[in-house]
Amino acid sequence: MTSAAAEKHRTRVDKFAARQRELAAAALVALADLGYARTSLRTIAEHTEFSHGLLHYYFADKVDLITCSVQQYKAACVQRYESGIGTAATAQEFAASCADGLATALAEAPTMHRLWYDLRTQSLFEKAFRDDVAEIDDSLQAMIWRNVRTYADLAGTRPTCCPADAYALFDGLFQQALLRHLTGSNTALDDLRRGIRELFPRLI
Amino acid sequence: MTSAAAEKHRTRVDKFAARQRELAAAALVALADLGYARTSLRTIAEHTEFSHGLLHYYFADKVDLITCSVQQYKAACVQRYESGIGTAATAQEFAASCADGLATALAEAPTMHRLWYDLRTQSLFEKAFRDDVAEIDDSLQAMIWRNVRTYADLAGTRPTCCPADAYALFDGLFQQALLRHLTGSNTALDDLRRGIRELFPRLI
DNA sequence: CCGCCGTTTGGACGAATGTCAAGATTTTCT
DNA sequence: AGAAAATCTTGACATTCGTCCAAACGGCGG
Repeated sequence: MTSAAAEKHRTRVDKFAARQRELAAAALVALADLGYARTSLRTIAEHTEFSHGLLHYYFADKVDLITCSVQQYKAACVQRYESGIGTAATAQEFAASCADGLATALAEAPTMHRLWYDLRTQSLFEKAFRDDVAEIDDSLQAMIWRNVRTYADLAGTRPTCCPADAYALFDGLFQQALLRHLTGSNTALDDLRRGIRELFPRLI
Repeated sequence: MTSAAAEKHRTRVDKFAARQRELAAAALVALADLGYARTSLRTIAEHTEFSHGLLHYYFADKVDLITCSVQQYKAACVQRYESGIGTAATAQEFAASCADGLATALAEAPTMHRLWYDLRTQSLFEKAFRDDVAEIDDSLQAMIWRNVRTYADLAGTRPTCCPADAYALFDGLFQQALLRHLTGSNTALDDLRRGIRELFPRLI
């Protein structure tokens, strides 16, 4: 194949992949809005400028579309969390910085986090989502563990729990805060910040 | 109204309520099996010895049926947790007893707990479930808080966290253990026990 | 300008859904 | 036993769902 032909082909698949991403993004918006149980392909299509038939041109079926959406969500998630926490001098400062980060994440996109918990639960019923969800969970756990280790380093000691438990505890606080935030509590964000700040010293 | 008539009427409503409970119980089995998103009225009816039309004789609509099921689930939940923990002499013993209790609860009915998390997430999308779910959440939080206080008493000190945070942390461990248990991990139960035992001392 | 090929539309399909009502059946009361 | 009330079945309804397909559109090379 000539390089020109290769380039041509690449731009074609790029365009195809770009539209796939565009449609997956629209699917995420719809899912975050309505939840998995109430989101149909036609509803997703209404969140785009295209008709519902197009979805089957870019995705094999509904599961494929949602799987791709979840993978895309994961990419955005990880990328956001990689752009980590600002430098902090003391352990307390670091804990407060993490607490602010999590609270801000919750405040900025509560429905997206609601969708995450929805999809994670759905993965317990639909095996098709299980692998992607597990991958996201692992990267979230790694993110939390990095923070716990950094906090312990700043405090001059070591964590007293395993990464899985640390993630479970943080996630418990986050999910409860999300529940309260979405049901109208206006202290949920502050409570989350305080809860996270107080959690760090419990783990070393 | 004569007392005979009153009795007659009572037996009638009792029978009505009894069948309602029977159908709600079948609905719970179906929901635990398939999850909210995949459970239809006809599927629920297949879990009973009756036809699908009967569901509309005992329940106004689908939301009413599921709401009643959730309320019934709550009643069973609370009753189970009220029959609490055996007496323990030391704080460590008590923590171990609680850890065993939670791990046993998870092991005995994992799909029911999966359903609980499904319904709790659905309540963030469907306002109709919100109140019942919040009630269950409150009673679970109260159950956890009783245990944390008992542990602190046995240790001769006081909890250093609020009830909401204690519940969130326990729930985080439990949910993560459920995820792993249902996806095939055979260390999930032991990990949960250890995680709970280690969590108690972190909270005082 | 034509024809090709990737893209997009819009409608059609069968299946499944929640809901309802009319009739059959069973229970209860007199 | 017979009437009345309850319980239950059955089939139908309008929608909505995922999926598929024939046709139309649009840009680009020949």
